[in-house]
Amino acid sequence: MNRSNHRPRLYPLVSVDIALFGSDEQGLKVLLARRAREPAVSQWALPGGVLRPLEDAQLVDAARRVLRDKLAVSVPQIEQIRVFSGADRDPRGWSIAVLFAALVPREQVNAVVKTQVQAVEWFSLQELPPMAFDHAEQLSAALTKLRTRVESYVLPLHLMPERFTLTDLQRTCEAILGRTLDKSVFRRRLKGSTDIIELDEYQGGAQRPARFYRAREGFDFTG
Amino acid sequence: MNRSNHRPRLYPLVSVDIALFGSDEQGLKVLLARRAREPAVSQWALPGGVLRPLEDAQLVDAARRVLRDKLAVSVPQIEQIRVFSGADRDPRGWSIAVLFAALVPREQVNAVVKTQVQAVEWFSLQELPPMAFDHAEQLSAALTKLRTRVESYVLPLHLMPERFTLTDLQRTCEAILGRTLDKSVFRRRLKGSTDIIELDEYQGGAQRPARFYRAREGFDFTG
DNA sequence: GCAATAGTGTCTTTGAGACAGTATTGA
DNA sequence: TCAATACTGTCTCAAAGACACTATTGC
Repeated sequence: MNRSNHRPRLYPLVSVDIALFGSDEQGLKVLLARRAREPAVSQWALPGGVLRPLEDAQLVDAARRVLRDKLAVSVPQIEQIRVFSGADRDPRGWSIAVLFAALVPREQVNAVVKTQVQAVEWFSLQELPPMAFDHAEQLSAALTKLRTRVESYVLPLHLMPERFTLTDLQRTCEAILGRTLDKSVFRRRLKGSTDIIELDEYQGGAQRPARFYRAREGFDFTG
Repeated sequence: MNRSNHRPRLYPLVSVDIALFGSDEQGLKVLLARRAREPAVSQWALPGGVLRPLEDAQLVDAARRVLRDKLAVSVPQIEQIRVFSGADRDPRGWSIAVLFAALVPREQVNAVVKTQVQAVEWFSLQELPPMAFDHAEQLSAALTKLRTRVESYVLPLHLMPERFTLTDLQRTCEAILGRTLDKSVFRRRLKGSTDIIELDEYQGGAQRPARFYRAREGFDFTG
């Protein structure tokens, strides 16, 4: 390690990690990146980066910068989950990792992978690889928060494409929660919601057409 | 500022702040300290301190150290609330403040004040003074989380004395939520709870004696 | 007896859950 | 017509809310 990169022991390493969730026909997925550098080189990890106080106005801006520069993706909302800290979680020494979570709509899921220089990959929650540092615990914390939201019927609209059917939405919620939901109950609760807007467009197919909906402008999942 | 205290611009100032809640007959209170040093000297602020990586194994240990050294109080549980960050929130430059919250039982409320060298004081939520930095926002974030917990019937047992009556407990919950609760509903929900233990002791007075309860050993408010 | 507080019973309303039923398309 | 999926209706049950009622003490 050369001298200019040397970090005094009195200052912790501050970085941000991002649990980026997407969804496709197979269900909920999370984006992992294969680490290109030491430490933990070539291991899978949540995408992240070191804070740059001269560039980032806030920690969340560091998260946005990582998403933009490393993954070429922009998300409407980023949520702070929690902080992980300590002398042992990173071999470089005392460190702080602030975990953020975000949801990307289906259209952008493929964009992320393609524009990438590093090796990044979407993983099903059922088939997660071993992960570097404490990232397994981090992912678990992000998932718990996501599930708690959906459980209390905050809709994961940022995972949905621009237009979607109620069945699509239900499948997504089911993928997040890991259990099936009753169609009638699901729709009954949605009746009172102002977060989704009924469109006069219908999805074709070999059966009864389903009505399309869209998210209300300015919908806030992180609320 | 002397050279040995100089912090390179590339490393943010990392500190912990603590929202310490207590309760008495007048309701819920929060502990504020009058700042003894620049910046914001003599302004009211949440108690806090700068991280010491050589002493603190984790951020939460920094919070514990502040409670112990500055306030001479020990609490069973400390909960991480969220992180506040940015170049402008503290005049010393780019900073990170990790906010923690804790509840102290009634017996310790006076202990905190008395053993104190600094000026510290319990404030009612209705009579909060202007606060330094972004501490008003921090307190608001901690309160929101506390209320959400109590709303979903996680009992604030760490605020209660060793023995308490159900009416005491209800008053405390009401003080936190800022609204009255129905006695019958409150007690009905408590029937199913394993978190409080019925005692065979009763509170005297000029009316029907009330049964005492105590918290279950190992009860976890932060869940 | 009365005042004061502790504690219970009960009616109504709300919403979750389960599940059967109807509706609309293409083939 | 049938298969397939969209959508609705309805019954049951559990819990919330409101509020009246009974219980036990000191005076």
